[in-house]
Amino acid sequence: MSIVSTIQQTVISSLSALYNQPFTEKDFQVNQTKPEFEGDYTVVLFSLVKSLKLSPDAIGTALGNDLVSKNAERFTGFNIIKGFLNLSIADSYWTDLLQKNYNDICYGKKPMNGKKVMVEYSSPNTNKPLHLGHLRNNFLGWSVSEILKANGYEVIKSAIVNDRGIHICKSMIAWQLFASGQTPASTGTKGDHFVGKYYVQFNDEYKRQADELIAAGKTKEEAEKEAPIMKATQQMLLDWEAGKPEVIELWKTMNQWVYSGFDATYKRIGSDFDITYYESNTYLLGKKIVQDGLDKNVFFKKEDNSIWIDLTADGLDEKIVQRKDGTSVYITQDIGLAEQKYEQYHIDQSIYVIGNEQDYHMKVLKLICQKLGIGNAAGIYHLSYGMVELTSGKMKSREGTVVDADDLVDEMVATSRQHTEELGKVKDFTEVELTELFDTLALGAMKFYLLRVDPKKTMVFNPQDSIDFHGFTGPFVQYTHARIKSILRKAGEWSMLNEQWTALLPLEKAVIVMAEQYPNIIEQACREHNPSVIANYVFQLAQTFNSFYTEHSVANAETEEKKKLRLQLATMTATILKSGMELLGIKVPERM
RNA sequence: GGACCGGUAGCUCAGUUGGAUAGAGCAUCAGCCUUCUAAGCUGAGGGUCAUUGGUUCGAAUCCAAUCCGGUUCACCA
Repeated sequence: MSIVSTIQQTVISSLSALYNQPFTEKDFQVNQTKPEFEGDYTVVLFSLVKSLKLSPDAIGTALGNDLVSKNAERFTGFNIIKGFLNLSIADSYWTDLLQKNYNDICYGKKPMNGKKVMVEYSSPNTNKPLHLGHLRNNFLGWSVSEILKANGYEVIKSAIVNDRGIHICKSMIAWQLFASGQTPASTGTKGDHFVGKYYVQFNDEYKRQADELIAAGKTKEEAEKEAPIMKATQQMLLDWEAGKPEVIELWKTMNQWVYSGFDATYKRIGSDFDITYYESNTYLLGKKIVQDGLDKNVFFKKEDNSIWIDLTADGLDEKIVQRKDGTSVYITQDIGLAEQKYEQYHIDQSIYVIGNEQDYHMKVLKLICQKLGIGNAAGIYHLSYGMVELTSGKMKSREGTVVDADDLVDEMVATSRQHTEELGKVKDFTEVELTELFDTLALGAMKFYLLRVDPKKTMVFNPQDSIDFHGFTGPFVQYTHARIKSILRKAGEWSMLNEQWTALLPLEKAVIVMAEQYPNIIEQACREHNPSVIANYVFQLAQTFNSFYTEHSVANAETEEKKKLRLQLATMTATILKSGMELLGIKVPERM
């Protein structure tokens, strides 16, 4: 039990005894005491004033005396300032906590709870390479999965690949027109970038043709409809759906190029999936469900034979689920896939890591699934995240202002190499070790940078800040870990007896107090589906340790007991830093 | 226009179910390496928490209105 819960329970029983009436945790607040006051934790008394009809001071004095007299081994003293009861916690509480947990690599994590969660993330298109936005998505999806696991869930990571549709045909058409048979292999280009190039080329050519038609007197709308390259693309989509062999063949070939490119990127950034769904397999899935929905009167048919759901009672509009020609729309396949996920895995929760521009769509999807009674539809959760903007404004693929994922990784690796060489601390590393270190630092910096912000918020990507390795960054935390490891290596073997600790110094206590909060932090991150909670915590812990580190020596501690205490302190800090960073998908080096 | 999200230091962000003098990092300035890794530490300056009103012992936090920014409201995906 956490110290806060412990205090809450103790206060509740004290209050009940003193005032002869029941209390709950909601009747008062327990906060950490502000540094300028004496004490460790504070009970806020104001909320009790009304029901007890006593002054805050009177309540505080009675409560403080009762707590200290009945729990002398836990509370060593109290003071009351303006309605705040500041409690001092016995050092033995902190040293016991340290002794019990300092070497536990599972500290803060929960045992399996028998629940299954699917986390869907990444969801790329096969017509362009991954960019900065995908990175936020991937890092979030991975991290949330790890956080769920730490909270006892079994996690299935999934991706849905958007591999069909008119946009895919665009790059295919452009390749036919302009590539003259070139391939990724023949040009030495990464497959996804190769295909992405033709997608861009399509848009250029399309715009050129449309402009030409407009110049010839057509309206913009007519021109966009009649441009030959667009007509060819639409024909190709029809051919694809009809299964025309040469179109299917080209589609498979080009998708394969993209997949090999994606695989390389995923491998590099440390992302993977337990199951990958392809839209070409799922896009017809929802049709049977539409029929079921009609039978159950969840859906209704209009005169033109299109099928709809009426969500006006839920504050939304009517939504189409099948066109009048009988073909399915975007949301239909999502319903189908949602059901398939439940049937395949019997999951309790289904988390979708998707940008906030789909908030409305996901709301509708969840509602429809609930009305249809699909699986555990109440467990559908849209982890909605904000866009990544550049300091110069939004990323626009058509204007070439996207930040490419591969380029960014390369740049970060180069930066970490440069920083490391300037510092010259790892001159004895082999080339293999160096490469691994640069990757660890580069990805650490990137992941931390993208995960330290609340997911739901739109964030700004500042290239200068992102390559900074000082302050609130991944490398800062990695550095703190490496530094601790260095101390521990030099300390060699040491054993713990039942030590009699002398009084804790403020900076020693500060570190343990931070460490005590880790289990709560893991829980909070899970509850809020929010990795930034971990990032902020891990940074603060590292910062607290660093303050301790510069003030007090471990190796040359005042006494042998102090040395052991500090070795434990250092061990526990390193363990939590490693564990917390792992929840963010970030590795920590032993040396750097 | 309706719905949803946001507005906190020059910049990027924290800020628990309302609690004490609103916090970090970057940037700026001033200090700290003969001692465990200075990718570090200590300190200073920097705020009308968008605005106005309300709720109360107490509001960045809750309510209402207004202003500004974003997203969405397709028989596109």
